[in-house]
Amino acid sequence: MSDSGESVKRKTKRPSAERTTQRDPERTRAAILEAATKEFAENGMGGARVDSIAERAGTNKRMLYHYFGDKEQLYLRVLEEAYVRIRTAERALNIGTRDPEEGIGELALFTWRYFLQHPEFLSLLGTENLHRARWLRQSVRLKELHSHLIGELSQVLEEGKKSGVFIETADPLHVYLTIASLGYFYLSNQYTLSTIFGRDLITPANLEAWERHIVHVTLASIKR
Amino acid sequence: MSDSGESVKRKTKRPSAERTTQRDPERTRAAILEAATKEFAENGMGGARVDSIAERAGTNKRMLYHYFGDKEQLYLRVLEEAYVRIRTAERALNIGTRDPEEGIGELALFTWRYFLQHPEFLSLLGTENLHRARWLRQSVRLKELHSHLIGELSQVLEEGKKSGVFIETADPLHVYLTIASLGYFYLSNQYTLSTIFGRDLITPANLEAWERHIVHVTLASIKR
DNA sequence: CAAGCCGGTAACTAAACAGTTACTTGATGG
DNA sequence: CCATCAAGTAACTGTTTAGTTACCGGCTTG
Repeated sequence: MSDSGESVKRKTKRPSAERTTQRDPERTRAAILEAATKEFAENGMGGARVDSIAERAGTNKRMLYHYFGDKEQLYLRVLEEAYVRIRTAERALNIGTRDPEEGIGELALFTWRYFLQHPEFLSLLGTENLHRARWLRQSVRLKELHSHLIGELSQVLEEGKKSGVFIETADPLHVYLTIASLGYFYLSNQYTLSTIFGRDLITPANLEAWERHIVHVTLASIKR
Repeated sequence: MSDSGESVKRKTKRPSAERTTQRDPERTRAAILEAATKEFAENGMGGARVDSIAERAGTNKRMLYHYFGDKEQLYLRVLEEAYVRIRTAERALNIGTRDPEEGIGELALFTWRYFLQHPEFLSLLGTENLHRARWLRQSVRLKELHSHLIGELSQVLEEGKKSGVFIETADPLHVYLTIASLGYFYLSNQYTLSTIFGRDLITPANLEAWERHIVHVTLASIKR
């Protein structure tokens, strides 16, 4: 894929006039993916409209089918990309090498803030689970993406147990699920919750309170 | 609504042959509601098919539109009924009058087990939140249904604070959201979670472990 | 400068869908 | 035994939708 002096195409590569609203495959592809992410997040798999995606992307259905095959393949691509993005950002935390209590706290904060800034990711998860992971199961790319997270979590928990700050029964998967639960539910269910309890959960003050609550609960559940 | 000897209709009320697959409005209505609950839970609002609901109910579209108006009104009815059912069962716990620690533990257990036995309720919540509570917001019946829960929770938390078992900062809404988060996320996201972590979360052993975890986390977060 | 390829457009098609209408059946009451 | 009315059926309609096809135009290359 690297342009290693090959004669395939683009010798003169559009010398001046960097963008004259001309054709640009990469740009179109990326625009479709971004538009599809929004459309699927807002309307789910059943509710998303292919025409609407094409329009949001500033292109048309022909290109969408050209690049992605059909609606289902496009959806899977959107989902895979969303997972890759969060796991990549998470990896940069390097919680494995930190002080145990600080490491867990940082993971909780990161997860909460990522969820808060990427509501489309939560939506996509919800949609995919409504369909019992029908599309994610077919994905070959994602299996190994997640073992790294559990590995680092195990590492930091073990260290905490050795130094006596964490209880012996603390389990890496349970800790991650606890952190994710508290963030996911609050945000993804904010609309019904705000309605039934008559209290707007998304005000800055309430968000900050819940952030502190997540860190507090996570640490309280594993500290000796 | 009670049959107080009124002369409206059904004087002889079908004396023998209790059901000859004849007409029965109540039965048809209930069948449609039950079928709709399943269809909406499995496919969401956008994915649910009116024809499919009619077929599942053993009737046809004409009756569905006759009793419920249109698809949206039927959906709202399904959602309202689901909320009424969980809040009614919850009320029977009477946590307000119990020993504080036991009361909170019982609420956590009840919520977890109710979610486990009523996956369609979780699905409906997910669907409704995807649409930002568009239909629930229109409901007039549900506003007061939830103040009771928070009231009883406040009561039991206050008592726990007085007797010194709970910390002063424990907040009723936060406690409920913690319990609901841990149950909801584990179950509603079980499909993607099982896939990415390569571990079946729904085995009896894993379910029991998570049940114990929920009670542990909830109490650890508010105990002094 | 001619051939053809590739990014892109727009109109089309077959199927699926929500909602409607015209009709059937059977119980009741005069 | 006939008129009425409500429960229920089934075929129909207009619209929306995923996916396709016929075509355009400019760039690259021989």
